[in-house]
Amino acid sequence: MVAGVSGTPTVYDVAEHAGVSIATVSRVYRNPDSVRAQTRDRVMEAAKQLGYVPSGNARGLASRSTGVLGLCFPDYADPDAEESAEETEEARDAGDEAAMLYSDQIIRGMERASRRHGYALLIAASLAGGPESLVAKVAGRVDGFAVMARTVPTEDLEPIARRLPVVMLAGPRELDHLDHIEVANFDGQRELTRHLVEAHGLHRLAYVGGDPASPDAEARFRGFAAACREAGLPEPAEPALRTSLMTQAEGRRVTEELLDRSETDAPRPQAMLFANDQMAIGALRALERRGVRVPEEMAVTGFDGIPLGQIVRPTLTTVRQPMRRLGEEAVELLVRRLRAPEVTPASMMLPVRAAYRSSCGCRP
Amino acid sequence: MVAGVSGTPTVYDVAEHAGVSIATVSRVYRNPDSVRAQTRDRVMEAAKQLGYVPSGNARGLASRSTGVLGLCFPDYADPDAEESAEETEEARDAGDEAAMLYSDQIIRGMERASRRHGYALLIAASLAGGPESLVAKVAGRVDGFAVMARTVPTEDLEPIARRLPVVMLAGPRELDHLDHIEVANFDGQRELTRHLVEAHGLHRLAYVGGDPASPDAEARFRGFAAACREAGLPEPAEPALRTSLMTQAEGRRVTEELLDRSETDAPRPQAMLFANDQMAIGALRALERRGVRVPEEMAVTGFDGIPLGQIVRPTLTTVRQPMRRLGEEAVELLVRRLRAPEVTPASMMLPVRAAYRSSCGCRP
DNA sequence: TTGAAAGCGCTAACAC
DNA sequence: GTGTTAGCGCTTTCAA
Repeated sequence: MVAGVSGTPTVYDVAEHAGVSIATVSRVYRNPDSVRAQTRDRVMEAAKQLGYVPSGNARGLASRSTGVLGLCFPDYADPDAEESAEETEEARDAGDEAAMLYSDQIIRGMERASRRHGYALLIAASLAGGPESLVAKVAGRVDGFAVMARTVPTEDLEPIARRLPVVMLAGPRELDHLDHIEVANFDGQRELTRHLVEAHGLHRLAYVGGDPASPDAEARFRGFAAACREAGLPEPAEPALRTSLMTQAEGRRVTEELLDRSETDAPRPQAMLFANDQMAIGALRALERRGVRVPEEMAVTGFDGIPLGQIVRPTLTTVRQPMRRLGEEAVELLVRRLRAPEVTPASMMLPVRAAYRSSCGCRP
Repeated sequence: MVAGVSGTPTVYDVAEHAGVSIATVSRVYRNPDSVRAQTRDRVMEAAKQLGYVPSGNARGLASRSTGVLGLCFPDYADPDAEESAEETEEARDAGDEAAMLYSDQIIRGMERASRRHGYALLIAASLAGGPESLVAKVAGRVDGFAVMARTVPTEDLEPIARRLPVVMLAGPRELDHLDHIEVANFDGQRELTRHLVEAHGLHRLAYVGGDPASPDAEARFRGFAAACREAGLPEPAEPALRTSLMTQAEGRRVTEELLDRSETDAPRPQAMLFANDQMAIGALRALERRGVRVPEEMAVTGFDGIPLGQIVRPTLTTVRQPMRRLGEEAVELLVRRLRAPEVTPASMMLPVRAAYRSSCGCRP
């Protein structure tokens, strides 16, 4: 093959052009100091002239590593869905901010940490399976990757996790040889509940949970229940209400349901604690429409700390998940395991912190 | 090599296990229909048992394509910087929201569009050069990629752009064989300026620009100047003030400078138009501290539409850049060029829209 | 429909 | 310090 004639230049072209062997070209790129300066310059010059760019694939294949870490996250928006032309930009933004829930923050955290360790980041949102499933695609191109809970079927993950480092984020470990990182759902909800009781003197509390199959939502409820017990209040065995989707719409719906019920039945609760921010924000809207003042007549709290919580009025009291940190720690675990594949699987629990804002009465 | 004995299973292992040739295994993954159902099932079964995952590197090398698109974006935060333990979480968040300026939105846009076309997305923030520069790393692992303006030296980009599709985002084309997408900076600033004049009757306007080397900032200024001329106001040849970093701190600084100057000199302007939101938000803080009411005594506008603009009080009037769309269009251009490498370079200009909020007097 | 064999462009031993 | 030589794990003609 004559240098410069073919499509993209390779090490061979550069080597020929510079009058060295391909091994030397390779060295210049991998470990410049192992080559005499003069030789190195010749190679670099040739590479520049030819427009040579090393093939990541070839390097990866030969060296069995890619220099890339990965993330599989849930498909937060159907990319095929046509956006309704009727919603205003503002409204669309608000919705997006909410949807942006976790993923963006985690991506940012992982990107930063990856960069610090010299890795690039490959991201892909979950899609339905098949032999060419998402995970397989990601797994084949990275040195290790993180998976957000419930994005990938365990059976797809299992064979892959045997071959390269995988860390499970924000969920149960699923496979016992995985590293995994959780967030202190129990502690956070417990602290928030205690605050309502101790700082605001509330004692008729209604918890709105999610799908019983969601470990996060359940852990939060248990935190709530524990705080109730500790405060000498009746300890509920089940959330007062549940929604399965945990959306704003559902939050609004259950709130109206509760208000209707209270008019006839028992006294209305003094506070509603939601298993996530989205529902809580839906509730805020429902309460406003029904003329129930927040927080005077009803305190409202969420969980997650999504940006929208700071924009709504009243601003939402919540528990903030350290999502960026989750991403950063994920990378640290991956890097650690890459260096020492045999270390026993780690399990981290990241602390959370409550943000007391207007909807509980902490700010005007 | 005996199947199952070595580290990670390969096509050879699967083939042996299933009693077929490696070509057949390959076919099952690339084009299942070209293999008899019965054979296919045997292969799939073997693959599953062995925990076989195709190597993306090997596939890429053999097929000369990766199924991955890339993005190079500016390093929005130094990953090595220790976060000051003193700033509160709220403050840190606000800062982050601001910093999140473009990149996150573009990433989201690209991720969505990539997914729609069956690609994954590789992201990497810019880092200093060397033979192993960021671009080279990305370029070697993707089928095509987008570059945000001024993240990559033109000379690094040139050889790469000869070999694979590159689209330049939010900046001048730099290399004339690149596709590129810009945002209507001129139009947006012109519309916003006209609004201040026509809807609010303001006519003493001060424009705060950025680095003269920033094409965006300059185009915005020209839009401002054009609107002035069209309104019969004096047309400035230069911004009243400039900052080079365009940060909140700088916005605050120039605002105080202007207030100090006005006390002695000429009458104070009725409006300050900033070349970006960050500076405008800094200005809001400075004005508040100096007791200048916004918008009554001074209208303030930004440019970009960052989320923080909706959180600050008064909310910030601005021009919103369609960042997510930018990312989506970037992918469309890349995919198009991948399919037809010879089409002439495209140049898009995305429309923007002004968001009239409190800081110009449009909302209470 | 399936198999055999030749690379894809690089890295990594090992020689010199 | 530099060159030689095997592969890395797949895709892809070309035959059968």
